[in-house]
Amino acid sequence: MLKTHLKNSKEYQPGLSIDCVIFGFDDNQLKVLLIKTGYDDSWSLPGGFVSIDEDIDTAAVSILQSRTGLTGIFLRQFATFGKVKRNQDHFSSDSLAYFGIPLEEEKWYKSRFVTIGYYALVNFSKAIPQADNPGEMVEWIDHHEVPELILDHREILDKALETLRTELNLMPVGYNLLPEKFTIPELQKLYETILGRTLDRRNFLRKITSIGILTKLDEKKSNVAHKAPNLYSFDKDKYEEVLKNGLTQGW
Amino acid sequence: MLKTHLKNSKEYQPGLSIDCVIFGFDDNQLKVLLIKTGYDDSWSLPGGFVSIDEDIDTAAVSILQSRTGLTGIFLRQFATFGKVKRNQDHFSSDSLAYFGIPLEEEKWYKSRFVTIGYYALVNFSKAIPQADNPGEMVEWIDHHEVPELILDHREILDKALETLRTELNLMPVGYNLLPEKFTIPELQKLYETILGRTLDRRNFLRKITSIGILTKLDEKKSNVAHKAPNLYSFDKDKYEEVLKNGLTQGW
DNA sequence: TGTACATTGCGTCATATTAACACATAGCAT
DNA sequence: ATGCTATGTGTTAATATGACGCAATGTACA
Repeated sequence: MLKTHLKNSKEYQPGLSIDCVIFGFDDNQLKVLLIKTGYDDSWSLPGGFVSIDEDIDTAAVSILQSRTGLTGIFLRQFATFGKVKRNQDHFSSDSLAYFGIPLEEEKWYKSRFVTIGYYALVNFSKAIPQADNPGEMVEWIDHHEVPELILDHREILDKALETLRTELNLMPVGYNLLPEKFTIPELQKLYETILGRTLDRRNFLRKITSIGILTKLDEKKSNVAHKAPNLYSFDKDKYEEVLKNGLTQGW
Repeated sequence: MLKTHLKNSKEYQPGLSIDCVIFGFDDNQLKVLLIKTGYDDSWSLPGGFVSIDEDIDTAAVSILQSRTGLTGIFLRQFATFGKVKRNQDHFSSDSLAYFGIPLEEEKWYKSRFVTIGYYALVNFSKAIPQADNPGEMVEWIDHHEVPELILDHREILDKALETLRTELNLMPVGYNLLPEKFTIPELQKLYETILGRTLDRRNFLRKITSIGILTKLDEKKSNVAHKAPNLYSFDKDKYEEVLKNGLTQGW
């Protein structure tokens, strides 16, 4: 959660942080990028502070970039969390010392923080998880197997997934999560994983193709068991257009 | 925008404010509660600060209560606005003097603020617009005739309406905006006003009744020109249930 | 080599939902 | 009485959805 090269707290917007729920899709699993601190092995969402001269959206992009190496990613603000006691008693003096925080900065870290939640959809294979502190671990974890998280990060994660599910009814998803070439069954698995329920193969094909955002390639997936499925790619222009105008119906 | 009985700035969460877009429905118009300061006649959304020991949701409820006298109202957080320069140069030293802000507090008011947007749906006839400062005006204004607003309040208002339109597809609306007894044409007008387009009378009736949240009363509207329309009320239990589970289709 | 099996691709059909419209009724105005 | 306007109810065609059937393709293995 904390980042190195920390500036003096005066350079940050006081009492404000950003937490990112970064989703990736791999091995038919929806995964979330989580961070384990070296201090006490507690897990958290990647997050950070907002510089005093930085837009909040820019700060979110910057956190995402520093953790995945990626830019130009689908990133959306979904909620702000501001219960008084959400970060009460989180940082002990011991932990702050561990992170190399000077004594005079302790008060700042122990003060009340409001956090803005962003969720991102990233191409799993292109992301390079990046630790920030020595001893820190950054890992992709199946969203079904997320361990206990610090603070209200579990609530933030749940809300992000809930938002993603709702927005699946309003926009197409996949361009950001899948490789350039993919099969319809893979896309279906993605939808099923996000929604948490199965969909009928044949109805899915009909519906997803009728949106008009897919280009059928003259190529089949190789090295697969059973019948080789056709490869598709997204028609970026039409995809963007539908993203902007919204879908008319949901799943 | 500012409130009297201001506490010392140290009692507030620094750099954080809340702005409320309060919608009401009257005379077939969707209206927004706006505030005109006595200082320079500029218009703004009702807003306020967050006490250091107050949840953000509680702060929003409190602003709503102080401006309308209402509690237990539909209130939803929809976005947080945090561009660096969003409140740059807003408060002149003159204006702060006008509002009775001591000199030593000036810096606080001129610092960067991030604001959390909430929108509310309230029963127009039950709300009692309440001024907070002498010289201040609080008025319901048709959302089509909103004057120029301070800061990024126009953007906040637009985003609130956009969110409301989207959420109309996910939940029923009306319980919070209409009187206890109402007619189907009135409810339709509400939907049309929010959506900004007309709907077919007969299709609307079929769809809205099929949701199962309406109770047809054995009573007709009186004192109307032309044929007297039937009165309806909401079935609160079923309404709440649908609010929680969501609608399956939209408009 | 050929048979079983899992998966994909394409199609069908009954039902539900939506959009567009016709017509009768109620109440006011003249 | 007659016209005007808005309400209440019904009809129909087009479209979308949900639940399947079945053939084709490629692997595994007897």
